[in-house]
Amino acid sequence: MVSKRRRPTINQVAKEVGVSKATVSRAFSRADMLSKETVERVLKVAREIGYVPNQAARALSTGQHGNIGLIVPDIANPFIPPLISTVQSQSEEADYCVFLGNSDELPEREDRLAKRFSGQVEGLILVSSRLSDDRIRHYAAELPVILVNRDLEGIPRILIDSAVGVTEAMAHLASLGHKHIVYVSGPPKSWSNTQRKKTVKSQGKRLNLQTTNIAANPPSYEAGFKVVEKIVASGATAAIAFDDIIAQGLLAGLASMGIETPGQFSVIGCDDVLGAVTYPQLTSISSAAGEAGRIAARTCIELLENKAMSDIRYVLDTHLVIRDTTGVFPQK
Amino acid sequence: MVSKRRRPTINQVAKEVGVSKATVSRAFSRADMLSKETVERVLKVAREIGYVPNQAARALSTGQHGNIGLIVPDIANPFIPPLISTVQSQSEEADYCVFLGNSDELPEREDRLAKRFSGQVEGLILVSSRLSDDRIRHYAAELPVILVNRDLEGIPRILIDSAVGVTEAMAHLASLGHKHIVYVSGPPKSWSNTQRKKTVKSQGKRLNLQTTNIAANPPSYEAGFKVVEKIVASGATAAIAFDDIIAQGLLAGLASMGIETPGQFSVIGCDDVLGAVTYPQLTSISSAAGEAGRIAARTCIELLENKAMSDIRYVLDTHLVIRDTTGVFPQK
DNA sequence: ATTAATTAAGCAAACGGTTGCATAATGTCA
DNA sequence: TGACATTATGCAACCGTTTGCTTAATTAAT
Repeated sequence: MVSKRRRPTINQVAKEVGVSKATVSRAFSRADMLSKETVERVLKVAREIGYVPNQAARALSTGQHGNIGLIVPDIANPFIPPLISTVQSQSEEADYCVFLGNSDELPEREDRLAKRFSGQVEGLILVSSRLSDDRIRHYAAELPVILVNRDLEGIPRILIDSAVGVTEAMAHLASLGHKHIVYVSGPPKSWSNTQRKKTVKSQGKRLNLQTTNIAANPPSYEAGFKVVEKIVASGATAAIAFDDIIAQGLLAGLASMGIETPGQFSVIGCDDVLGAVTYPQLTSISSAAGEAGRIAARTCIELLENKAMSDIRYVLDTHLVIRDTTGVFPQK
Repeated sequence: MVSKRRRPTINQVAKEVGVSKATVSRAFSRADMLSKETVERVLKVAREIGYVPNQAARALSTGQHGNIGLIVPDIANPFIPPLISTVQSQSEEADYCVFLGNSDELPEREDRLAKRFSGQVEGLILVSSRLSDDRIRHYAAELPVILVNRDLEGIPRILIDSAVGVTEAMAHLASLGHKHIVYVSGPPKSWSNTQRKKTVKSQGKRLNLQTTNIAANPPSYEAGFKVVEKIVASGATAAIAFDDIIAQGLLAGLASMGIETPGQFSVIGCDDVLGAVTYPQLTSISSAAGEAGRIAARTCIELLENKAMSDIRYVLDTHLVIRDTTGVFPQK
């Protein structure tokens, strides 16, 4: 049986110290209003009897919960954990706790989570939100909402701009002699995907290369594996995948067809989350997800602190990290 | 500027419907006490004016917050996300929100998180806790605590038992002809690591194989890479790594020394988190982290619901998944 | 020495729900 | 038809803080 041992309350501390509960309260939140000695006495007793301010009561009274909500589409996607991690540590520094939600890419689920969270958090960070513009604005009217990889005017947003990285990747492939490049696309509604696809196309035009778009749906290792046949049939000699997981699928698929990487075919991933912990090391477009998380959390906290809300739009650059899965074509 | 638009309260709904706030309250939490029509009228008005019960007030009144806390040592470790994911979805089903904390393997940080969480959650799930026995018991006295991969008597715990998987791995290597096997160990304080190390040793003895223990510290890809030299120098022909990331480091290190896998050296990982999304596919010991999360969450919720607390100790088996990084030695 | 300003602490009313007890209305049974 | 359950609702205390307003005590200014 769990003993229903109640936590000590502010009243007990007050009685023990011989002051009013207002004084105890202030010893914790407005110490500057009290004399040094009083604060010390209160804190000492509080420590002794194990008093910890009741968050719920505080939240009820102040309307502040000291939490921030973070909703991501898929924790299992290696792009996400570094982001969670930095949001977490930034929040902790500012003494906020993080509510985590996983939407599994389902808009309804994301909506449910947002609804549930909105009552107990100061701010909401939505990563690659699949919510409609309307719903996002609905929540943004209630509390600060920060978007990562979703571009919605008027809502603070952090965008990881693949354009630079993809441009570098295309140039890299062109310099290696490739003439036909496939973009293996991911979630159709994703802002990142759209942007990468567009950039591949435009850069192909500029560099005078043929480009083809082939979808890996749903975006996964298996989908990457399966789609290889189609890619090879297209006559392309290199591929840029929506993310590193699909890229790994491509590598496996190519190997299963007896096609060597990078000898006969080059592969570039996106996000650079697997590249450095995998062998052979994947050439990939680095996404600075951690950085995005850091900025999202900081923006959120700043917004909470000075309540000023301006139209914020951070754009983070990406860069190509060349490793071992891209090579010269045709092979000499 | 954020408009300080207050959410509608129970009183507004009550006034609008023409009932007491007690009735509104019951319409949401104890609908069975009211007549069907009353409940309907209340809910209708509530929906219209956008009333949502205030969690903080509810928590203050009932002492129930509707949250459960989850503290993990390192989100970036691929073993963790599937676990988070299942905890999350199980909790959601029972209408709990998840507080996530990342301790970065630091006991002090874990303690801070636990302290902060304990006031706003019903239950706490600690994964691979680095906390002292005392601290854990301290929290367990305040609220239900569930341990994953930590074996502490009297506290409900879910253990992923590597013994079976490691035993299978040793047998597999023995059958391939290997005579000297290295265990590449991870965090020294980790229960899992200790267990794996012990099993390698005992199985080595049983199968009449030489075994050596070499530490990769801190456990990482780089550490795995670096340690290869020592491993090769030991004369071993196969290695079992503490986790898949170290295993990948080993693969890279071996390749850099011109040693072929699995031709000249075999590698087995643990946790099986990278094996299936990586090429070449890693032979690994599957850990069922998701399953552990599911059981942890369910146990926690059950504990909360019927308050009965018995000494629970779940043990989950692991199994070897043979893929492409283990082979016959000596090569024919 | 008197008045004004400053500082430290207390009083009591919120904050928005829940819930034990009381009450009124309806139904049941002998 | 009176006594007794049963059902649906209201009343009001309580949960543990915060905070605007007061008061008392001390210091500064004239």
